Amino acid sequence: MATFRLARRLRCARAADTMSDAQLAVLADLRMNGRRTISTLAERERVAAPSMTNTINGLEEQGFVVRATDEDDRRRVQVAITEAGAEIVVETIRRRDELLADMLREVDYTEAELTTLREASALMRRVVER
Amino acid sequence: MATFRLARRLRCARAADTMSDAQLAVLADLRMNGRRTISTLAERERVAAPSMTNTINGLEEQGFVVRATDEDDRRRVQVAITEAGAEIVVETIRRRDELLADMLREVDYTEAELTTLREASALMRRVVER
DNA sequence: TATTGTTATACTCTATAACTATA
DNA sequence: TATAGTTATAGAGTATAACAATA
Repeated sequence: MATFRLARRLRCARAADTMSDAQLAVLADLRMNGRRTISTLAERERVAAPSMTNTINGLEEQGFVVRATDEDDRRRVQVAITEAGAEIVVETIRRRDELLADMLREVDYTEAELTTLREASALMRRVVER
Repeated sequence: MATFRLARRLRCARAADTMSDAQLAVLADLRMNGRRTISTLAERERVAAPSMTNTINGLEEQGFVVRATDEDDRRRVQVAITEAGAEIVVETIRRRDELLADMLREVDYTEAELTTLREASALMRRVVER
């Protein structure tokens, strides 16, 4: 329950309010992992291929990704993040970190409790990265 | 990032696949906090009033909540969870707990690490309950 | 013939605006 | 006149089905 509520609160903070959650998730993936095809992105985000086409169209219109036909297999479209796209991701993460920090400050945790949270954060990253 | 990914993974697990996330969130609120008016629910879920009317319609059709006019102020509609609704929430939480437990088992944490996670879970509940 | 991506179309969830009924 | 809720309508995001290009 805490996870769902925290996600909901943090989701409000983003760098560009023209960008949807779906777009942001793809951009974050591309930033970490380089270029990907439409199908791969669709599979990773667990959406149908036409939905991903739609998401990429939106990102492309805003200049956050570029499409390039794969020359080895001309059916494929390689999607790559632009510098502007990477900046948007960094800025969004910065704002969410800031919001979370504000939320944590309100509770007035002890230093020991903050240490527990930091450790747990690292542990949870290991879980979700599988 | 870990929060968003975990929420996404856990969201898949639910007791009734006819139930949306919005419906489930309302049901969980009603189960913990008793009956509420449409406006109060809308405010708590941070959606507009017509959206909440829509969400409650869906829950009512499935028999998970009942509407009752407030006799003190006949403009108000009090929404209460039914027994079937409460059961759905419990079952969904059970399935999500199970999924999370499976995910945690895959990582093979030490007992000390699991203790850190348990403590952090309690701490995060304090943050999001504000 | 199978696969990759796109287009066409429909459904759900959300919002704003306008309405009804109560206060 | 203000408030609680609903209805009407429109805009995202998603899905399935059908199609074009390529393998």
